[in-house]
Amino acid sequence: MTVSRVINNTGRISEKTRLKVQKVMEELHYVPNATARSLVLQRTMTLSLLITDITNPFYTTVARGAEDAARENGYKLLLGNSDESVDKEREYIDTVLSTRVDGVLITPSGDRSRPHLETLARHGIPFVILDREVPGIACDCVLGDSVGGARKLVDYLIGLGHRRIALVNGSPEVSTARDRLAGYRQALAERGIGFAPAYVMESNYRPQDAEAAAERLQSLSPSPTAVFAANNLLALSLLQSLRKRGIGVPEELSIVTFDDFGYMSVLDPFFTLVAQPAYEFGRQGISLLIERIENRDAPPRRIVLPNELTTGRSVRPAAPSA
Amino acid sequence: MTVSRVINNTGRISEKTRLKVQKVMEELHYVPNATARSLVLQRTMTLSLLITDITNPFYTTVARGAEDAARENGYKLLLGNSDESVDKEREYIDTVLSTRVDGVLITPSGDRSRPHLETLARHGIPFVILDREVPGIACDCVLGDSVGGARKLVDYLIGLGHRRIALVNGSPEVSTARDRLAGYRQALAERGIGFAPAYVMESNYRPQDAEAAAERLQSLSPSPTAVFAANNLLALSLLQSLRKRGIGVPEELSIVTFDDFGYMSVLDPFFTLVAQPAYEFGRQGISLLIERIENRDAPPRRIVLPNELTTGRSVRPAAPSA
DNA sequence: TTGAAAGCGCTAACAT
DNA sequence: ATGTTAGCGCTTTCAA
Repeated sequence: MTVSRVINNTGRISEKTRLKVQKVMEELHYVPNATARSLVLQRTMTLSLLITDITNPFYTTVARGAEDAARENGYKLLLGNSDESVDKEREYIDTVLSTRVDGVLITPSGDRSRPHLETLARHGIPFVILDREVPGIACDCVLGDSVGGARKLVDYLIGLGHRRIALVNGSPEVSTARDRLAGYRQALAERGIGFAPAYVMESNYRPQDAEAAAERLQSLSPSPTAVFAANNLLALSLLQSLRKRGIGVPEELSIVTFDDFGYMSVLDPFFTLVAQPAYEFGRQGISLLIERIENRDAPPRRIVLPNELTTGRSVRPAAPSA
Repeated sequence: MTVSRVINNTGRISEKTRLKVQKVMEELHYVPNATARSLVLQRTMTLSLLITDITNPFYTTVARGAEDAARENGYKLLLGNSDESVDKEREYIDTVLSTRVDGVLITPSGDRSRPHLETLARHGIPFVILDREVPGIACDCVLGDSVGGARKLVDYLIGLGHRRIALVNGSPEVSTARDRLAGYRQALAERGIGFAPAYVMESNYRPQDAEAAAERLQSLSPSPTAVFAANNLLALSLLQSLRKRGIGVPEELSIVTFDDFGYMSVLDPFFTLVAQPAYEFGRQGISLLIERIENRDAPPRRIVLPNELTTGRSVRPAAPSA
């Protein structure tokens, strides 16, 4: 039909016909069918956002940035939650493949996401990695400076006299956890403090894992005077578990962590933490993705967003005797 | 092709052909095209979730519940953020229409959303309303008990001796704001406390509006001893603004509010508030929607979810002299 | 049990 | 400036 031409505002059309068509469309409440359009155009104008927990203030803000950027560019956003689970992630990747989204912005659950990303690549679906790198995958990514952030935190603790600093980390399957460990070790080494493997515990970045960490923390001897929890929700749950066990924070144990708590941080900056620009993670992730969709041959880009130390009441100087 | 039959596991097929087809599908990395499927089936297996702020812990949790329920039922979820703006909402409704989603779960920006909902109805797109009612629209909805919740809060304050209680409300365009005002008035009336219109201020449910409210609050004479902020983020911003002005909370002014703060509430229950089961809002909203999709003639259902008073440090008893 | 034909609503390419 | 044809990848219907 000529109708297609007026909808897409393409080709030559007399003003008269255009108006007539528009009038009829109004009357009929006609709405173009995006599905049919997608089928012939081979693009859906849909992007998919796969994060590990929509309930975490960090990813929430990421989602906000992603949604804003997607809409501004005429894209729809499909939401997925992987829960740090490779299996859920795979299910979602399958959905994404058959849905024929134009691109995927993904926070991989970990290194084992590699096959998923390779699947996307094999099917020619552009993707951008958010927050975590996956070894063996060269692609666009938006990352934070986990090594640097961890160093800042640990160095800050050391500056306050802490020497026995524990690390409650995420899984070594996840690049940010490895980087935070690396930063932790660097900071210790620079100040000539020995690295004690017993002071490092792994979890799964999920709040549910905090209880076990608290127990191990309590059993350590000599007790640490401070602990670096690798992310915000982990820190929160850890704090709860510690208090439940009668361990005073920060009186007996100081805590520092990564990522803020959105609105709550503003009101009550309890935690000393390294904050990352979550909104920009989302926004720039989508930007990279759209540019990638438009130019598949450009070299991969890697954006590293800065972080910033914010002090709160969760830390107090170590007792001189300690 | 026979292929369709094996994919959909429909019709009679010899085991031999089925296996052969499956093998070839594997080799070719074949993935069915959902777009083409949608075009002929006239359903996309996609639901749309439109909320007012993905960054608000309440809606975040709603989104989580919605995502879980959608996935469990084989549906994809399209995410939209209206920012309490009728215009953004209309844009999103347009998208939704052309996308041919199977249904919409929406938190209307307010009463002016009515035309949007009528548009959906006219186009035969099932929708379920979340959290807020819209006069003149009869449809499935999942609501909280705003009247009852507000009564509980105000009654609690009165029980602690407060008599001059202000209300920083949302817009009267929004049903929950009207209901919270109604509950507030009921509680006052039952205790024989006069209603003072000057003690009620309207905002837009958005944190940005808190500053103005704080200013008016400060200018009131006699000063209120307590204030009921109609939602969580409003309460948070209000608290900030008040403290910035040197007004001590709860020393000089007690605050109560609606909806919790997700994880943060657990750690530090600062606010006395009425908590709603946000996850269930999302989950049941999607359930209603799917049932509606499957049976368009059933009578509309209205689910009212209970809320619960939680006390925190944001309230202290009124001075006896007050 | 399998195949062939038609059509979902659209756009690109080619007439007119 | 407008109309026609073909085809995107699938499912339905009907035929073999």
